[in-house]
Amino acid sequence: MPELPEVESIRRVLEPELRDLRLARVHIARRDVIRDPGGRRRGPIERSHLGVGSRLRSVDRRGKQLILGFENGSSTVVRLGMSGRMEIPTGRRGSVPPHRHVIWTFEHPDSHSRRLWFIDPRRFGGVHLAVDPGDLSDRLLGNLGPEAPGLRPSEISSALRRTRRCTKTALLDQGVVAGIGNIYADEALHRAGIHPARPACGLDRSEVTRMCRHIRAVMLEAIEAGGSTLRDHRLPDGSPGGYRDQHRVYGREGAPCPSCGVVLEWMRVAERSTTYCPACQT
DNA sequence: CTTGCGTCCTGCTCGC
DNA sequence: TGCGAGCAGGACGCAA
Repeated sequence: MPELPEVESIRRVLEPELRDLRLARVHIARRDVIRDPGGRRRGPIERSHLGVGSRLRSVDRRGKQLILGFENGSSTVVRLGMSGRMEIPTGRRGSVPPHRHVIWTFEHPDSHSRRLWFIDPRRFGGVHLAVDPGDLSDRLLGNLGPEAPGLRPSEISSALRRTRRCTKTALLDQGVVAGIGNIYADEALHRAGIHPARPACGLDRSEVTRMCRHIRAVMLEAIEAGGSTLRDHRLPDGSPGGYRDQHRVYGREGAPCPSCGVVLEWMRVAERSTTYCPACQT
């Protein structure tokens, strides 16, 4: 389940591998993974919208979205959803994985061409095409809140104050803060000592400050470790992320709290499985 | 407007 | 041992 740390880890591998290469072709094995609901354009996909013939100028990330920026002004936004991953296949052997929906082929000046695969068994993810920077910022990135790794209290305090939703639900809302998913919401709230079901509007200033500090810390540590591999997440070379070993609560219900030793409890918040410490989190 | 719930989808785990 | 039910959940559409 790629959240911001997983996407950022993937981005860091892709950027030096692919930047400045010319995109020779794109093969779309499954048409319906190209999603542009409400997009400016309908109908057939044009080569220029895919960046074909253009150089890849940037590999960026905003929240959980991976953004390939091409010289012609178009951008390809990849959302990994639940089970999506990006792979740069190495060499000629190795079997073709199932659910390989999109193949980008880049020309390499002095070696064989380099390919990039989008693989997504559950297809909660998808690929969005922005025709120009305005299209990208308005339609695809326009509703995202501030980035989680640099989150300041002033950036979310008003959003939290005006909602009665559970604090965890608010953190999962990408418009409130971009990049947090189920794993890191549980981890950050545990470290901050805040109960996931606390109404967001009931947090006081010091709690919001503390929560932001722990969100930043969890994000940076997880990025450093290459993200959390539970089952699906892999870096583009196939290696797993190592942050799972540092999870304090996620997936550990019934085990002792690493801070106080009390048995961690499980509950459902916003239809999401949630693990927390009934003693540390109030 | 805010909020919550159903839907999408496949693969893995668990219980009988 | 085999099989089916249940579960995992990010984003979005829709309804109250």
